[in-house]
Amino acid sequence: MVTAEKSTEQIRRDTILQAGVEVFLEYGYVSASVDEIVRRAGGSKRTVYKYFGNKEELFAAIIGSLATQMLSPLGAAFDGDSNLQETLEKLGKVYLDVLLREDSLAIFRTVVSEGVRFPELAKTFFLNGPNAAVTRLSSYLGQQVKSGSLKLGDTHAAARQYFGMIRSDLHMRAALGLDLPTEDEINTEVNRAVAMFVREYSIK
Amino acid sequence: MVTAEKSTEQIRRDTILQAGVEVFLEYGYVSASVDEIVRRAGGSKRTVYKYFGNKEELFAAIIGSLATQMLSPLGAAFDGDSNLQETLEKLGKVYLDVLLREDSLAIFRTVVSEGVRFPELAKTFFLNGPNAAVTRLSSYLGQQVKSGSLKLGDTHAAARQYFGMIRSDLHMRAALGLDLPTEDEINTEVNRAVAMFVREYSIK
DNA sequence: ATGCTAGGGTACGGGGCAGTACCGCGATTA
DNA sequence: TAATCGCGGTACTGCCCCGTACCCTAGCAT
Repeated sequence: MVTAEKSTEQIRRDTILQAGVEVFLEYGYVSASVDEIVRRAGGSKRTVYKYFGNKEELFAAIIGSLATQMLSPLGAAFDGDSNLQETLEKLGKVYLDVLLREDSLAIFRTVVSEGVRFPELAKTFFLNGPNAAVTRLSSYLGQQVKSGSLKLGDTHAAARQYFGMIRSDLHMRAALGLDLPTEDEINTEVNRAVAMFVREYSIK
Repeated sequence: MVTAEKSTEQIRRDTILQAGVEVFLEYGYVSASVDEIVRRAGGSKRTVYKYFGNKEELFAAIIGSLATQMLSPLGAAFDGDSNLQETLEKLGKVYLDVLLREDSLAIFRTVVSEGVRFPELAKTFFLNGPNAAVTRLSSYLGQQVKSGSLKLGDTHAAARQYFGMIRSDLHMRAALGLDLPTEDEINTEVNRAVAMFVREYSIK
């Protein structure tokens, strides 16, 4: 029978992945134990090792899927009937909301600390995560340039610069576990960045 | 005898600290072993535990001292006889040079991954490290405002914004172990940030 | 109903590490 | 020179964890 219905094997695999997400993000790669994952997922270690081979592969499978789904809410910012300023504002707020969520921070912490040991994984995370936002904005800026409402040479560099301003030190503070900005602080930060960006690049 | 000369105890303590720096930054807190530190420092575990009590305290002592000395080269940027633009450029380059050094990245990775477990340590790192640069620039900007060459309300926010632009995604990429920017890329990034900052806030 | 296979539960082997105990040597002091 | 103290070297204890092996049950096919 060929249907879209998940096989029991797929279900078991997903259950393990979900438990793995929890445990790896809570403890980090080194301190996470496969036994704990099994405890939360149910089943036995045998099954885990059947599906994923070893701890490293399980970890890689988890981070790969997480990075992709993390920044998926960003598409909403490009709704078509907003002007440049509104789009940038919306984009900045959504970006910060996503990046400052506790699970995003946990992914970031884990990938940063294990990036040297798992280079392929760090690359996947960056490309599907933070850099996906840059690519998206860059292409939007390209449209604006063509339509004559923006004047700038390197759209990719401008996009990186924009997100740099947006992150400010908010992301670093949050990643270090120091504090999370309030809604007001986020708005202030975004407005400040948008104002600067628009004044610099828009055609008056 | 009371002199500035280091006692043998002080020397042993420093040797252990130095070896601890190497090992903790190379392996991260969890994977670092006290045995390895002893191997590199010479001496015995007994001595380590006499001076530092346990692994956590040794780690804390190391990170605390590292953060402070990390950004000490920043003072050179404020040499007095440079104008705003030159000062910002110099500051940005020195800041990136420091932040992108392999040992700075190693500290960052370690503190990010252990910040939740050691909140006090993360705070120390941030205040003596990245935030010290912000404070320094903020006070410089305050002078410029008073002397009438700058127009901006919140110098601290502006300083955070400036360093956000400077870091762009260069620091994140490097922290993830992806790539280090070339000298040219750094210059381009800094020049772009300075141009934008000056255009926004300086009095024409 | 009976045989079989996949997977849950658990125990185990090999290895590593934090922190402690012990022995012996070398230096310091009287 | 003799006694003492402190430190280096090392072994040891208790603990944890990865990956594998083994038993046993439950569901499926014949």
